[in-house]
Formats: sequence, C-alpha cells, structure tokens
Amino acid sequence: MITYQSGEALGALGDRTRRAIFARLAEGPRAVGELAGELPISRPAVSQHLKVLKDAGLVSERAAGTRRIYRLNPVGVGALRDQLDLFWNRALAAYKDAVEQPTEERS
Amino acid sequence: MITYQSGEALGALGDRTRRAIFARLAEGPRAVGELAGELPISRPAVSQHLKVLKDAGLVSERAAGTRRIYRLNPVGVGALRDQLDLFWNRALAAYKDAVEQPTEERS
DNA sequence: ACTTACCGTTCGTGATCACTTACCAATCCG
DNA sequence: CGGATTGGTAAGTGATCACGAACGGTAAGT
Repeated sequence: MITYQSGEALGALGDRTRRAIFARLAEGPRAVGELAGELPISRPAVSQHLKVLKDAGLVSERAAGTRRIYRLNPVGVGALRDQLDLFWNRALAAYKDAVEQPTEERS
Repeated sequence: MITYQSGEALGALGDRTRRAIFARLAEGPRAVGELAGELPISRPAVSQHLKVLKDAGLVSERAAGTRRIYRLNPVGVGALRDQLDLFWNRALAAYKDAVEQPTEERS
C-alpha cells in the first residue's frame, strides 16, 4: 500500500529541471533518452529525476523492450490538484473574512 | 510591475518549512512572531521564508503597528491551481489515449 | 525622550542536492 | 552467442540553500 504524500509531490516539483521533465511528459509519454536529448543534462540525471517523480507518484513507468516509457500519473497529479484546491478555498475564505470584517481588534 | 510566475510558486513550495508556514497561514493570518513560536525555527528564518513566499505571490503582507500580518494571497494560489489543472487535464487526456489505442494506431 | 517590543537584513557556516563520470544489467538484432 | 542500444546505480564534486547570531530600524508605551 503506497500512500503518496502531496507534500512529497510539491517537493519533487520544487526543482526546475524536474518541472521541465514534468512539462515534457505532459505533452505525451517519452523515453529516458528522448528526454535527455531535449534537455541540457545527461541521461543519468534524467533517470535520477524520474525516480524522484515516480516516488512522488507523479509519473508512471512502462517497459518497452530495452526502453522505458514514462508518462504522467493522473492519480498523483489529481491528488496534488485537490490539495491545492483546498488551500485555494481557504485562502479565498480568509480573504473574504478580512474584507467583510475590517474592524481592527486591539490586544 | 510584478509578474508572478507559477514556476517560482512551485519552487517556493518545494521547501518543507515553507509548506509548514503556508499551511499555518491557510488556517488564518498570522504575525511573524506567532509563526516562529509554532515552528522549530528562529524568527529570522521565518522572515526569510516569508520573503520567498511573498516574491512568489503566494502570501501578502499587512502592517499593524510594529507587527506584520501575513496571509495567503488568493491570486497566487489560484494561479498555481490553474496551472496544475492544465497539467491534470493533459495527463488525463494522455491516459485516455493510451487506453483507447493500446496496440494499433489509426489516423 | 527613553525604553521595550517586533521585525527585516546581513553574514558566515553546515548540510542538502543536482550533476557528471564510470560501471553494470537487461534486451534486441545480426 | 556477440555486439549494440537503452537505462538504472554508485561515487565524488561543486553549488545552492536553510539556519542562527548579531545588528539596525520603526512603532507603541511610559
């Protein structure tokens, strides 16, 4: 039983290079070599980043001969979206309260 | 002229401590000292993290005497949510394609 | 005006992390 | 089989970053 923590997902997307990989995979499934060819980093670096993204539940892997096709994992991405939705709603509610009750309390 | 980049927002939330601060602010507005009291880090550290979050457009600041009240910025959080929404839709579309065309390719 | 409280900034340091090089395993084709 | 292609892993290094200590600046209270 694998519990994907959205916190780890945000941590995984905190890196700029991983976001680039993530964006490429959003366009469609790709192999490791393809990603390395499109990015200014070596293939091992791509592999390491993919491992982080996979552990975070954001991408999934599929073997095709000697190649490995990576693609976005809708489950992890959806979970992250839901958490951000929650934060967004809270932020909006707090903002509304601040507008409706501008009375300053003295302490 | 402040252009909020969602990439920076994800980068800001990449840090675990900043996520903790972000979660506290999601519960309601807080001053710097309060946040430092709730977290196992010093006040200057909180200040630095708040600066990063503010530059990323995720929080906003309000002066109240010598204290500064921070709260979530619905604009930045909403922008981040929208970008994740886009990724989510793409991931879902790609997943659907893979299911509908498992072997052969038609055109 | 003096004191106290609250906060931002700078600087130095220790740790974490991303990257490359080198090596090894698995698979496909001759 | 044997060579070639594709990828994951280990080790070492350089850079980035988070943290606390010290200092300065501003506002409220006396």
